[in-house]
Amino acid sequence: MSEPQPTTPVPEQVLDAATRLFAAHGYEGTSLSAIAEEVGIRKPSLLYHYPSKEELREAVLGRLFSHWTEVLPRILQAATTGSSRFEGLVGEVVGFFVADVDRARLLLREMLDRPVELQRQMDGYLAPWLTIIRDYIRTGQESGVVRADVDPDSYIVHVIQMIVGGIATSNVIAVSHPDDDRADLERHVAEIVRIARSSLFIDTEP
Amino acid sequence: MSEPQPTTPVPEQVLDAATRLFAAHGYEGTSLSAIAEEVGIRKPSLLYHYPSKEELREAVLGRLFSHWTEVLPRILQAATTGSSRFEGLVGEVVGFFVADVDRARLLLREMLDRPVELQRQMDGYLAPWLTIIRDYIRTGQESGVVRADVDPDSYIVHVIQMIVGGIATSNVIAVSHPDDDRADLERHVAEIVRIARSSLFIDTEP
DNA sequence: CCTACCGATCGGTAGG
DNA sequence: CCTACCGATCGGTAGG
Repeated sequence: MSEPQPTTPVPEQVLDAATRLFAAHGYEGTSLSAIAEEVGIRKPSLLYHYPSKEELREAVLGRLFSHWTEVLPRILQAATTGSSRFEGLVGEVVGFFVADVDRARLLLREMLDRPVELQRQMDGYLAPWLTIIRDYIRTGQESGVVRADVDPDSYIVHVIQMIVGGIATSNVIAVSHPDDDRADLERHVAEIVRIARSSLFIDTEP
Repeated sequence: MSEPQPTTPVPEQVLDAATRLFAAHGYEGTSLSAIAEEVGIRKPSLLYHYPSKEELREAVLGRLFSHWTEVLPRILQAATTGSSRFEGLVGEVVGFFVADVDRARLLLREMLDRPVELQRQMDGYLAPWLTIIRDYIRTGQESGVVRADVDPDSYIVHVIQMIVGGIATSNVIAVSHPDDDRADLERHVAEIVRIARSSLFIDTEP
């Protein structure tokens, strides 16, 4: 009856369960009892670790954002050349959300539920990185490898939107392998990357 | 104390209020009392027109979809040439959601909250139209105006995703005119259309 | 980590 | 279209 040796700490189990349920049913659609039940404890015990539902929400989002700000610097400095930096960056963003589609769903829900608060948080976390990417696109425009009519700020935002939205709703937009979600997701990702690339760079061999 | 002459019928007022509130706070985050209050009636009166919350939801989505299936045939038959048909189609999709951003938010929420049911509905409503567009892209590939590496089914889905997502979350992704939402939205729309076009057609003059 | 309990609010019904 | 009311469930607290 004993559990396997390295037992996950309860607060982390709560965070995992809350992430899954918030992503699937939304914040308002998820009760504390439902989260507690999934962990195997009672609601008051859950409230000992996270003193309110609102603080649990912040903990869930905090983990998502911190993971993100931790991994972003590494990617931006990794690749150096223009097109390989593009591939690396897009690949990493896609990889982050494909590794756990709940990340994309959670972010999309937050955009709908709390636009003002999210925008303020994003400004703090992401603004410096977006500036770097924008300058990188502008440099590409001056050297002639990037299309002149690209609107850098708007382009970045919509490519991210397309990635996050496409992965979050990948179960709705299935198109080829109704029995094989994995292969369908990879096909979608490939087309997303193609759209992002071909709408950014000037065709070298037409 | 009397209301202005052509009073909107109460059931329609309920539908309007429910659309706004479902879009802003989600289905679970909206109470029947809140909808009734916005209309100026009591909850039991609302339940006379729509006998349950679930049936109200279906009515809200039904109106959205019917408006859509009503307008789609017209656009598809309007334009004839390749690139003007593209502009017309994309413009109409964008126009439909820009005219009322709640339409985009409602659809995005439904994708997250009820993926299975929505996919079934979309299959019925939209499948024939998607087939037409897909064949049109394939014809373009054979005649050499459309890029050979486009994955038609996946392309359509992601362009729609980008449009719906971009408009639904336009208040989060503001980038230029924090004081002028309208101008910002138009700028976003222009870049969305550019991304869709340049990733579909082969550049004629490089 | 639990049982027991709180007031508030939920969707929905009775009855007029 | 209303008042009055139903059982169920919500987030959260007391107390151990």
